[in-house]
Amino acid sequence: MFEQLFKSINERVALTEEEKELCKTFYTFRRLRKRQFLLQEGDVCKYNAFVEKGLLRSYTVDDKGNEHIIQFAAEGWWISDLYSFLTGVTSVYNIEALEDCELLLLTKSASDELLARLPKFESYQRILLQGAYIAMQRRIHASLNQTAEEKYLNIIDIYPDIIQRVPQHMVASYLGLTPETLSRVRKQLILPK
Amino acid sequence: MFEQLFKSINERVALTEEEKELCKTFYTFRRLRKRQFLLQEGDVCKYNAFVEKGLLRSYTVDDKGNEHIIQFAAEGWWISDLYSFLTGVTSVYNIEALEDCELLLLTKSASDELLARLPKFESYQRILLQGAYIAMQRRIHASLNQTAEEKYLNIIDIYPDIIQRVPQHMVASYLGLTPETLSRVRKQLILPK
DNA sequence: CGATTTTTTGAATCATATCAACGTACGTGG
DNA sequence: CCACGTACGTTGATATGATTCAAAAAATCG
Repeated sequence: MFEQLFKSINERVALTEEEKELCKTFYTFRRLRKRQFLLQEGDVCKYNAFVEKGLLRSYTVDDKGNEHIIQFAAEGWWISDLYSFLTGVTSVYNIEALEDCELLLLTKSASDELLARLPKFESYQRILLQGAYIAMQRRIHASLNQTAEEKYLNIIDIYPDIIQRVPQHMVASYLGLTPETLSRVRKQLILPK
Repeated sequence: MFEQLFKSINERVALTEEEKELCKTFYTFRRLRKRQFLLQEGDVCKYNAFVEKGLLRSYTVDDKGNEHIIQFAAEGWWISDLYSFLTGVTSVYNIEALEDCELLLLTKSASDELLARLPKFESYQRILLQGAYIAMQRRIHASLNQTAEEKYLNIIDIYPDIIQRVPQHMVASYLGLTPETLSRVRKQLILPK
């Protein structure tokens, strides 16, 4: 039930058995069926969620009704609307299970207390955020400067697993392309040669 | 010489006078003249830099010779190539002073020691990174889903100060637009009505 | 000042979006 | 287990926003 989490933590900081036990007490376990929501637009994001099993997405819906996917999260990833979670302001994001999920949830108060009680958790979070920040910077660079084809090749390269598990139009949404454009890009990539 | 830094830290964690004194010992001061570089493509990013005064940009140059601005950093901001800084891998970024600058530099070893000696610095870094991550997420959302005009209106709103201090073509580069497009967008925004 | 850099303008072109239609796959209840 | 309805993916025709290339105007700097 905590395998993925301690794997994730262990890759970054070393916890004693005692610390692991302490750590466990702050989480609540939750199952989510495919299509269920962890967060809906207009609600406050109550949880920072760690994915033990399954796959989720966070997305917004614009005024024309189009969905824009911000993030996917599979096993070993965290997902939340960090801004809403930290400030208590209502969220503009939705977080939805794309597969049946097993999650470990941290409320804001649990998170604060864990940070206070376990300095290594603070390190863990900082290191996670560093990685997330670096990944984000790359994604921005890609989204600003790459063609549709380059973006697609790029995501295949970085998240080959995600593309396998997600409908194509969601990959398109994540890349900021229309489903039609992605379909044509793929066609071009297969035919030539 | 440390005003901006302690202002930045103080907004996030509370340091005692003692801790402040300890903190100071880890930084080195550096002046940079306009057009000088803190980091050049191909070098390893040796410093995480805090801006006490002045303005810098980080950018890449693509194969066609076009510059793509990743980040601006003015007073109170940090700038580096975090990936290169943390891993020691050579950087693909350039960091250049756009104005005469006064910087506080942290080497990797100084940073590691400061994190180890001063737990509050770890908190400070985590909180900074949270904010940076949230800002990045918004920027991605904007870059994927907004028109040229919306992007420009957006940046005026968020960083009004930066646009005043930076040539227009660099704003265009930051937004992922050509200088010509930004010029036309601005024209459209002034004339109508 | 003159020289360089920056911004603007125009015309042609290109990549991607949009709209609409069709085929296919999927899973859900009868 | 089949049939039906909904999701999803593909394809074509057209529209559009942004880029590219070229050159002139304006601003900035030494």
